[in-house]
Amino acid sequence: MAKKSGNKTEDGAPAGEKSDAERSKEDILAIATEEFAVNGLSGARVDQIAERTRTSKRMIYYYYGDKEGLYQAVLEKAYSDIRTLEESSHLAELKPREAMRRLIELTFDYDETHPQFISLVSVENIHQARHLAKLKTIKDMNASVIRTLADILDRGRKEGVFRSDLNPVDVHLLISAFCFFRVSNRHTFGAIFERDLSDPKLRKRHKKMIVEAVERLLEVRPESK
Amino acid sequence: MAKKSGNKTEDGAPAGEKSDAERSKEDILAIATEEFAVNGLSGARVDQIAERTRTSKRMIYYYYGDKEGLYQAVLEKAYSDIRTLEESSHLAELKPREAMRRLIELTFDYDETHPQFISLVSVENIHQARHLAKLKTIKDMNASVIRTLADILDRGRKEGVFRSDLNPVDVHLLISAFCFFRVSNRHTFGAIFERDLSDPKLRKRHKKMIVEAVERLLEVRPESK
Amino acid sequence: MAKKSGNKTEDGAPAGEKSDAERSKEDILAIATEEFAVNGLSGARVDQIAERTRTSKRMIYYYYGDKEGLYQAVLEKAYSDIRTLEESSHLAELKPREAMRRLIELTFDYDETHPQFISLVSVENIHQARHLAKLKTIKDMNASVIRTLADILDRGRKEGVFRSDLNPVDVHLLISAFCFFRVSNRHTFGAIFERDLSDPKLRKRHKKMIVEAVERLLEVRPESK
Amino acid sequence: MAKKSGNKTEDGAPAGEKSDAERSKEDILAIATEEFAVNGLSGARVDQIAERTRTSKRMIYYYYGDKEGLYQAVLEKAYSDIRTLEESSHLAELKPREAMRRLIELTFDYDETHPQFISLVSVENIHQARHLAKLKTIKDMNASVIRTLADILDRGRKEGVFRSDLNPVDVHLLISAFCFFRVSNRHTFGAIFERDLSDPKLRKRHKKMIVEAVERLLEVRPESK
DNA sequence: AATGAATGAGCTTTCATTCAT
DNA sequence: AATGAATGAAAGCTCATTCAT
Repeated sequence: MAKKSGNKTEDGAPAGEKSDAERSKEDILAIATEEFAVNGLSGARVDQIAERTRTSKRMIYYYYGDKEGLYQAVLEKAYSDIRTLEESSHLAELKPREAMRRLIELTFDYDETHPQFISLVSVENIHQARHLAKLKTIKDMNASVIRTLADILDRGRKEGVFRSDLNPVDVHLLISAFCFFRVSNRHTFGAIFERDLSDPKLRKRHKKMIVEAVERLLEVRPESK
Repeated sequence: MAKKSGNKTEDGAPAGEKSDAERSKEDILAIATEEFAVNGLSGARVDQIAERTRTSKRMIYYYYGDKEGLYQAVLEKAYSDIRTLEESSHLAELKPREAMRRLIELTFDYDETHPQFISLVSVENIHQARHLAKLKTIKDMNASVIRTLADILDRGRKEGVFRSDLNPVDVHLLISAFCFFRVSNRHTFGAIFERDLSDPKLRKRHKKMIVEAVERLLEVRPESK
Repeated sequence: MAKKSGNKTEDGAPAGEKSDAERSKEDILAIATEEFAVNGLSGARVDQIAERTRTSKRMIYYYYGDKEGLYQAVLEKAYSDIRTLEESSHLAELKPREAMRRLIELTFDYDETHPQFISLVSVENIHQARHLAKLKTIKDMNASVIRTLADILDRGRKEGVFRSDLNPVDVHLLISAFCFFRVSNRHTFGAIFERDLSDPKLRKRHKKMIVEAVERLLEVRPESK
Repeated sequence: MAKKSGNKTEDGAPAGEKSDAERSKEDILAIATEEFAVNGLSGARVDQIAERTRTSKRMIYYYYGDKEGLYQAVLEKAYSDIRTLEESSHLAELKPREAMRRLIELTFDYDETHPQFISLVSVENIHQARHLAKLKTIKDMNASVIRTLADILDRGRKEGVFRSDLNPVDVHLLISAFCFFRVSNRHTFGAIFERDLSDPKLRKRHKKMIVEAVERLLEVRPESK
């Protein structure tokens, strides 16, 4: 953390170092993410967020304008984080079937380890994606994953291992649905079926199942060509 | 204050007819369902619900105790409605593969036509199923669908058309996930992928895809037996 | 004040008796009038108004919606009060010159005794009459006084005692300006000219002056038809 | 960061030229005048003033201490400006009746062309001239105009064209009232009487009327001597 | 079994002002 | 002589809930 007077910004802050203000903003964002994920937009309390932060309530308004502005910032951050998922993995270097398996597993693991993101997306859906729609960055959110998936499907088709009549977005929907639902609905599902979806055994079994389901769905068959 | 026309409730309403009180309660519940589905638990306003109802705000408290009580009643009603789904359909009379296909389609159609139920379940998950857990009726909610599914799988296995190493609850999870997600996340998915999931063409294609995915997953293979 | 249970409203309140609610509303309005007159719209504090009232801050919002709604109600009340001025006086029965003198004196006295009304009008002018413009009742506010004045001028012209080339609204402007300004600007005028405009001697002299100024202005002269 | 172009203040600005500081102060004052005139004392926002200024909010506090200090400076400037009115015009060189007419017209035109000043005076009256009273310069504000008016009246009396029983301050009150009110109350008056007081035709007519009213009032009559 | 009026507690937000540099 | 970041205090307003009848 170094000495406080060391990170002067006016004479050009060294790359990688963050100003107090930046760290405060990030701090607020992190806490707010938790609160919005757990309580929803209306349920979250600015006071509560402020209290858990190292800055004051006033600073939240200073940085983010109002509660909705803060929520929007949280949303944007959450969505921008996930984009690193596919970008970082080198699926293009793998053979189609292997790449597909990896993509599914990556998605599965990401959702599994980011329940707050899942919750935020659910919250946003209840609000009919009104805030997400305002973000200018949405357009290119899809780009990455769909391009990756399309590339894998394409390569597989050329190699003759994947059928060609499936739309990449539809396949993405199938994969996402399962991985997302497992986390988003773990509470109601758990309560009704008395099943703890975070159980490692179940996790392993489910991961295997979704991989298998997609693999079989993609297989070339006489009837589907 | 004179008598209030002829529909007296105090002298015993004829069987089959509903008393004013009952109809008021149902009216409140219907409006509340909408409000909670659209605005979430904290976002819904008792005032707003009361205003749209033909009774007064006071009645809400009279019948349901408090806001949370009303929400719980809404939740219970929503979950009890869905149970009629499988009970009414005579899947036991169909052959396994046909029964399975029907079950998937029924689930798909139910979710598609009951977005409010989907939304309520999402809301409840954000609140970690805290209220659902309080309902005494949850236990037998699973019974129906899982018993049906287990029966189909069992018959299929005996006939040699279905593999035997898949758990009914897991299969249910796969089916539910896809059908639910399509509706629950239609807003964010729609915004990001610029795709209207309510488009009939898509609906048909997706229904076909989930049926196909499950059918293929259930197929007997040398490796999985 | 009678006993509290005596003024039941459900069985038809006796004419003239006011319900508690009505009295509360009036109470709030009276206090609010003072506060807005002294502090302006932004300067007035809802808390301060509530504190001086026998009801709570919450009731202000219950009755008037918001601060601006309260201000608007205050404005409407103030303007509706002044209309009783000319209506109650029987100027039509007096001879033109006498009626004119009476009208000026009535205006003079009203402004003199209603400094809060004067202040509110000033406040409203600073806000460019934005709120007054919203009142549906404005249109007929002018009717009364202008009709009265037009009638007096008309009768005077027919009798040959008043010139005919002066517009009633212009004459009203001249009279109003003097009477209003004496009160509205008494503080700055008083501070600059070290003169207490509320001094009875001055009041008498000023009243005489404005009457004389208008009388002379209305006289028929060769040059002015 | 380099040097900030050529307008160095530290090496002594040439006489007649204004320093950056002076220009900043004037800039702030000009913007503040507008804001206080339009929004009143409590309604005006320091942030808003700062934003429209080319300096920062901090400078406002640096130069004027606090919001009230700024308001006071605005007030002082506005009142000092008006004093140039009579001083610059050479009314002493005109004959009494002509001088009086000129004085009225000058007043009329000044108010007409300085609505911000009018508004500020109204604002100050709502606050009971509390701030004006603190200014040390008030005392001599009256001097100028009253001396001029007294001189005209005196000369007129000596020439036998003006009556002698009217107080200069009272006459000033009559003139000011009309000219001021036309501008200060143009919004409420306009709303109620559906009349646009800035209409050039009206302006001309009203100017003629106030001149005529004062002229007639000042005429020598048998009864008033 | 029913209701319009009332309300305490707490929410989001704003504002003039000051601190660290 | 100058500034961007920070803030305590208080403002306007909302909400679920209850009281008097």
